[in-house]
Amino acid sequence: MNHQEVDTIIKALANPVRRDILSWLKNPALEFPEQTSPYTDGVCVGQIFSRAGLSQSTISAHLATLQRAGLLTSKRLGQWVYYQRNETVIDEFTAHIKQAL
Amino acid sequence: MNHQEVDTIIKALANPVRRDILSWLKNPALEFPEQTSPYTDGVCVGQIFSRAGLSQSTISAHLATLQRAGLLTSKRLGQWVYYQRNETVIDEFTAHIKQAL
DNA sequence: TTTACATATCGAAATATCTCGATATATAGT
DNA sequence: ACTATATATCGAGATATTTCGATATGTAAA
Repeated sequence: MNHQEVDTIIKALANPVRRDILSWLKNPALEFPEQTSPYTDGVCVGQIFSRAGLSQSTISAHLATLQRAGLLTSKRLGQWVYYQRNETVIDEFTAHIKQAL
Repeated sequence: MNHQEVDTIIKALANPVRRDILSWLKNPALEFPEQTSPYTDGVCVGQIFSRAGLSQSTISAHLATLQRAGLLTSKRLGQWVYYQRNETVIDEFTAHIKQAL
């Protein structure tokens, strides 16, 4: 985990909406009960959009930012794109920040 | 540590210059050998300014941001103002981020 | 192959952040 | 009091971020 990666991650986290999304995705079944499909690959954009109270394009951009930072992965299933947390990167980051800070 | 405090801290950390300063202050004697006064209360602004390669006003603003976030404390000694890390807040933050993220 | 739906991208407006030089303030020494 | 030095604050320009509506793209269904 180099400086550039850390910078991208911290900048991604420096926004309350993106932190909310990341937090919601810790408990998909609890936070997105309206999703009918299984949570195996995470939660689809529409569910997150509905919950966030911001425009679809804004949410899409936030998800892209989180994914570029490596904090989320995405998978298309049919017409839907599912996002889920990348626990490996998240754990690496928290470990790094604890010692670097 | 509430949401607003966390938000202020993360935004303070979302800047490489401020992260550098915070990191330098982990080892004052090593990172600021030119300071003649003791490191008991940290490092004075001029030393940090000299090291950073940015204007005096910019560094002063960055230090103020770090202090508002609670990550640094300051103490005036004569004409100089010394900044040092607030390890309590920093540790609280890393602990919080590890469980909240 | 149209049509409908889900998501991504684009362009633009509003706001925030970063940086600087100039200046104000605070302290020390003469 | 005056002068010098250290730090903080101000105002402004440059750049980045956030948000939106409009539109493009990708997939499925009729």
